[in-house]
Amino acid sequence: MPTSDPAPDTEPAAQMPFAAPRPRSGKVRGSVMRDVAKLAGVSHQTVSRVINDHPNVRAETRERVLAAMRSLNYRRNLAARTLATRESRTLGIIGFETTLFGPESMLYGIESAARAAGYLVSVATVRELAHQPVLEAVDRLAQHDVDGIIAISPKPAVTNALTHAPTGLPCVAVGGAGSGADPFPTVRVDNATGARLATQHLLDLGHATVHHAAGPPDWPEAQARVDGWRDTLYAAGAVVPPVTPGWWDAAAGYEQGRRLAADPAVTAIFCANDRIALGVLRALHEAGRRVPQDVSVVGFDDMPDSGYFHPPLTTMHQDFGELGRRALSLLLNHMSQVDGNTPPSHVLVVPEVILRSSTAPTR
Amino acid sequence: MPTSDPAPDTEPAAQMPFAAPRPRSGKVRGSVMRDVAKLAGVSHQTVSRVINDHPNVRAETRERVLAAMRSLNYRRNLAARTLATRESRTLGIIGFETTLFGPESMLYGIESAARAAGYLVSVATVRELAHQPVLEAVDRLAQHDVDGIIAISPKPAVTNALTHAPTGLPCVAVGGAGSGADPFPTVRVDNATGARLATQHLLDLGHATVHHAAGPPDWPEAQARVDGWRDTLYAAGAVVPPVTPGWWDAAAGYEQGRRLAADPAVTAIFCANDRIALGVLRALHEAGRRVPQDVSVVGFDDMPDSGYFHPPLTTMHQDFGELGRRALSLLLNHMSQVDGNTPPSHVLVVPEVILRSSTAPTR
DNA sequence: CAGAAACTTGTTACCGTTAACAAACAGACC
DNA sequence: GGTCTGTTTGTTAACGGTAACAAGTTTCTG
Repeated sequence: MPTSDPAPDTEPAAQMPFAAPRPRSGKVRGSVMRDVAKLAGVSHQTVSRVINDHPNVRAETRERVLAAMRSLNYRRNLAARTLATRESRTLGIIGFETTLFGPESMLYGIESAARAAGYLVSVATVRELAHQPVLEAVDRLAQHDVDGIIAISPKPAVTNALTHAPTGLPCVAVGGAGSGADPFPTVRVDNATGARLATQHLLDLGHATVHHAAGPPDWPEAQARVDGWRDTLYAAGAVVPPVTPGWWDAAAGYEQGRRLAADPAVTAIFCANDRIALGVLRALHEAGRRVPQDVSVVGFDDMPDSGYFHPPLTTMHQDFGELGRRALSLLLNHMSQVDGNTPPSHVLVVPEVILRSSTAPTR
Repeated sequence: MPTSDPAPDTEPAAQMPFAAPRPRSGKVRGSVMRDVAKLAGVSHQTVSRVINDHPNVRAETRERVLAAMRSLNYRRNLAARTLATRESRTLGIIGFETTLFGPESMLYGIESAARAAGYLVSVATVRELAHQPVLEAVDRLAQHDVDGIIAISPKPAVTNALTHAPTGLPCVAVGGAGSGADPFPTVRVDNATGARLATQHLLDLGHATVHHAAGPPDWPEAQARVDGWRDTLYAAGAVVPPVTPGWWDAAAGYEQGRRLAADPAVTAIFCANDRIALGVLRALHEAGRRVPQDVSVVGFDDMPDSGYFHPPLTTMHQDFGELGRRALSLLLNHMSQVDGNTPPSHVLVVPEVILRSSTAPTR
């Protein structure tokens, strides 16, 4: 539709020695702000104002600019914007390079919330949750001008590295377990309480004590679950069986399960996560111990398919997507506070028991 | 360490009306190229040359510049580089917003390979694998100047949208199933062959025919598995049982399993993935059908824990991480070809049978 | 040893956007 | 009517790099 006559190009016609505006390297170029401005008969700054919703633009002018933008299919160049504003509208996620269920679910929660807030997320995974690799990941993200960082399910080494990172980027940690006095905001699952609930559930069913199939001892989450379990047993005056170090997967659970299945005194097992529980169930079955008739088993995480284990698993539910979303909101909040000295918020989410068929009263 | 005397600042001392170099908004600024140049006593262009490994820099000069960079802890600003070169060294991943095992494993494969190649990856997930959401995702990635895009496990709607995206970004697709004549490179699993191998394995064990617990019919991967299964039965002259639509999780598998368990003629089931198999196993067990004595079950994917199912699952192995790596290498290759008209490469990976305990000969 | 070729280095323009300032124009008030 | 605010718009200068060209050095030739 014809709007108004485009203003004449006000640039000086002749340039320096070399004149022709030769194209730079490769790639098709879309239209830029200047093109829109020319078509709408305004200055590029006015176009910028329209894009950024500045209040002082006449309604009629705004319409004209918007029309021009549409007709040219204009898209603002974020690199230029980033350069000018030092704000990239990109967030960095530091994750652990493996296929653990929790971290991945969080990623999606974070991403969709970030999208809603107008941010893109970039991921930097580390092969090992140690100081040096994390510093490198932060560095990589910082070079790409991320506005903030979320560290997923970190061990202390990670939060340490984050605090000491040279870049002054806002960070939040989600998952893991912490002192409660971390220098930046955290969103955490109350693993100790979760473990307490699980253990108490088993005690309430009449079991004399509860054994534990633990996760990796150097993961705070695993350690907190051990602590909660042990505390509950102490409080109940029950015997505290020994714990052996494990890992997060079914293979490790199977190893632990074989050990436990061999001991006829074992009637209840609290597993550090559902995958471990799967391995434990397998070992119990192979040993001829029936679940839940002979042994009760509780997991942790409530993975999507744990209701279809053999038998369906009683477990502690965690909403990882929700954790991710809350972490993001904390980060955005943190970012908007212009380096105020407000103390970091700490969100703690308590998991809940999901009763299924892997637990039963003792006879 | 003292190197050489810094050259005098060659800039004109007096500027226009306002003089003082007032700082812009927020955030701490690191040193920039000019600072390094001044400290090393060279021009900023020379610093640029050093960073970009240009050959024509005197060794002594290079050393001086590198020392200056180190002492200032210099980090190049990628936004500025992107603006000047139109190359961001960032790749975009389009994924499906859910917790499917395959896609996530691919993400890690891609990310680590991308890191090695000097790229950062940004993810854009879509809630639904349809035309419009995918276009939006592409748009978001394009705005952030990604250099290329990998679409994970797409349905035809995705590849279609990708082909019609207005941006001329290089794309590759990984996963899914395609015509073999897609307009861009693909890395795919040979689902049909995998299904054939699985089905043949069951036929070879003496089963009269093989039933199928299918995935979602609008996913090409699921469809290809149906096709491979059906073809094998035809070729063997076996009866082809009906197929009902499903989904990728254990709940859907359970539904299908209940139907199949009720039919005494069913002695062998090929499941579209391991999670479905888990549900099927559950349903069979509840119906009192023993696996593998009464019914043999085969899965697809070889998820990390499927060896601990009840019983350990015979399944088709896929290396998702490897798929991701190969997709990345295809993308980089594609990007380096200056819009040549070379036909797109298509990689096809054949999954292999992993024998475990869920299959047995008929008696 | 002169001239050419190759190697180094510096200068200037430009990538596309936002920030800061200035100017033009309107309405309000005395 | 003139000054005084406030709104709207334009002009110029960054932001921090790379590209293109020019110019000054060497080093190689014959």
